[in-house]
Amino acid sequence: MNGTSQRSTMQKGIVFDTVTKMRCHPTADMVYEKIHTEYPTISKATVYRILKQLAAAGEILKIPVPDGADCYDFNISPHYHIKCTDCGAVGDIFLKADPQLEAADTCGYKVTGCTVIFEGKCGTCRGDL
Amino acid sequence: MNGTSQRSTMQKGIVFDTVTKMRCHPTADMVYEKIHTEYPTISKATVYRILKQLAAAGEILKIPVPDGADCYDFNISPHYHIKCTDCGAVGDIFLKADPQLEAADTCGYKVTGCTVIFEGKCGTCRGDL
DNA sequence: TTCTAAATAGTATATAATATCATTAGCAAA
DNA sequence: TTTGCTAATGATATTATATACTATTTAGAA
Repeated sequence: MNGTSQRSTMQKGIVFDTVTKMRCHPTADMVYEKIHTEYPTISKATVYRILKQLAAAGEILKIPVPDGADCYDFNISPHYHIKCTDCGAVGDIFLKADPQLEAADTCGYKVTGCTVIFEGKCGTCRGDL
Repeated sequence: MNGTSQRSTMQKGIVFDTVTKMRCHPTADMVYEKIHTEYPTISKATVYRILKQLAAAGEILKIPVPDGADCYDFNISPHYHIKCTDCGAVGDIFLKADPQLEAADTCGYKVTGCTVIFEGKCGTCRGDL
């Protein structure tokens, strides 16, 4: 282990490792800020670019969040996400059934993917009541 | 019928009626452009504001589209959406089961809502193969 | 009519993400 | 080592989406 996971460039290794170490569904900007403290010469464009590449390659997940910036998730196992209606915190959610399997081709589209974003109130915000 | 649906302001009536008449899941900007041709003095900010209000009031649906602008749907009956991976066209999709019912509270959140966006290839783009 | 509150038009600003492009890094061949 | 090529990067500019701001307008009440 050299901190770069032996990827093709140092930047890719740093971005991947940073996302993997952050357990909070960070946005691209959060990943950048985290990296920036330790590697101030890595540019924001590079972080955005690499996160997009990693997601396209299936090494991380990109989570499109309604009314907010996309988040990323190191956990690529099948699961879904929920956003707190109060504080915006994103959490994991697990479903028994895959909603995509339910999507009959009644729309003229060939269904190849599915994004599910739940919303609710997180434990912290429920405690604030 | 006077074209304004007797809403509180003329602008609200025009926005609502325009969305209702557009059957293509328009973005706020598309609604604005449509309105602008006939009512050039109605501002873009007003269209955005009213669409948001109508969605919050449950009179129309707001569809958060990954990698794109939010769309609006006059059809508020329970259904889901799919975006073409090629052309971006948004279509309707119908599921037998409500994914929200499957979301057990295993995440510490109280689940109150759910957004599902499928992706696939629309009929037109499939025909282009 | 005058007053008041809400809504609007127009512009400015914020945010997120990508595009652009000169520079740099990595690497193979000479 | 030096040269040359390709891809990646850093820095900035630009785009796209959406909201904030504020002077003005509108609508209705007194």
